[in-house]
Amino acid sequence: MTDLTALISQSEFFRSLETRHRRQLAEICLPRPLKKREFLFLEGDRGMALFLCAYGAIRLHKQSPDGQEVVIKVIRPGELFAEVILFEQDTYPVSAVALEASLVYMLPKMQFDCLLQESEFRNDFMNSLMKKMRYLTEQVQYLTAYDVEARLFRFLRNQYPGKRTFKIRLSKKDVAAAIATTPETLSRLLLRLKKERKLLWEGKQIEILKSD
Amino acid sequence: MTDLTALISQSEFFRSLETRHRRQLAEICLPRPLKKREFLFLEGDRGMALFLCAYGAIRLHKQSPDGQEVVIKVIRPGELFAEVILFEQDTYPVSAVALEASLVYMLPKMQFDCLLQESEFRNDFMNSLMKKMRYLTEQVQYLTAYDVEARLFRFLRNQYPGKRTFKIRLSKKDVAAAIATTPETLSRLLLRLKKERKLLWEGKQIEILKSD
DNA sequence: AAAAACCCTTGATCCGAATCAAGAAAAGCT
DNA sequence: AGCTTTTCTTGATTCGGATCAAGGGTTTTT
Repeated sequence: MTDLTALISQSEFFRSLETRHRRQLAEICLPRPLKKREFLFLEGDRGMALFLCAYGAIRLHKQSPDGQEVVIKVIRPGELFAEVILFEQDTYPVSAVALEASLVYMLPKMQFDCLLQESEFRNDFMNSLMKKMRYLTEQVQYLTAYDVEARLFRFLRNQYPGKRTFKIRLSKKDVAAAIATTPETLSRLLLRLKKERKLLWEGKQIEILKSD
Repeated sequence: MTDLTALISQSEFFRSLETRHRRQLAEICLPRPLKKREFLFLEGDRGMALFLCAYGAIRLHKQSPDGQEVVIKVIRPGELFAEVILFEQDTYPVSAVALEASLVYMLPKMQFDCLLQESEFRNDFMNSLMKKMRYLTEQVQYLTAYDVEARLFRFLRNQYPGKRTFKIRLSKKDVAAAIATTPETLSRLLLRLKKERKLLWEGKQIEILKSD
């Protein structure tokens, strides 16, 4: 349980909560470990809970008719997701799958609803929602107006904020999907970025040299 | 004022509100007529209000470094927009411009905030937010996995729900931008769709014959 | 009514990235 | 460890749609 309160304290969303609210939140959290490639829910499933990512990485994606998987967002530790089922429809608009061994906490809808009665709590929740709206808006822009290189750098910036060097646990295949391209194109891009001394990706280690 | 209450009543968002709430809402609305091509706000502006579209069409878009305008959404009558400034940051993440002579109602942040105290009102508001999240999610999917033809049909479906034939007041240029393509490509697409007896766009009149 | 500005169309060309293919390397399994 | 499966890379080819260019049509302005 110390784990959980620690997580909640560092989670962007909950950081600003009063201690009392944090404790309340911790009480309704149910841990749900996920193996690599395990699905948490599928697009279209009826949902009775939203989730908080403790560690690992969860991919949210939509399936297109021809079987293509469109990644909407890769969720990182501290992020809340699937809030969308709280109101309006109760079906998930995306599928959620763990990209590595992960732990998420499940927050049952009904109980979360109660917490939303508190105006301070609610405000923080709304903040996190608006942030996601801004993210999606920017995502639309990137997909329309930026090339694969720019999308890669944005992805790395978002996933590892402020770091110039770090180790990545996602496969290149998964990164390619996350930036809406193919493994082939990413592979060629990385070769070029290495030559141009912009980015180095050796094994699990990434070093950003110049991202414009 | 009868206009306004009528609008609010038919607005998807407010339809379900109690009469009392509708009246309250009507009281804080300030009409703001817009000429064609007039800007309501710019990306980055500090915002003290959100808006409800009464008639016309408002384009929300982002400007990319090379000057390219990426359309995020075209707002139709009855839709609420710019809710994002209510929480977190108070700057608009997009620019808003009227694509035709339009009327919007301005809802000052502070006063709207008060209305949100009411749980029923708040619930409806949250619903409209979640709907927009689902829209943006789908938009990401369409930009990634669907071609221009599919994006055109989706756009028409969204803007003129349930109609097989209708008249459009947007220029082809604006429609092209809304589906993230160029006028040239749209022009060629329309020629093909006509040959294939899928869609007819003559003057201001559109007829959808077969949209798969 | 003339001029200017913008919109729309059609053609030619170009380009970024997808697809197809196949071998090499790495990871997972028994 | 050895086998299998998946991932990664590199090459050749293709493709959807952007760009460039130019003529004709419409609005808007004066």
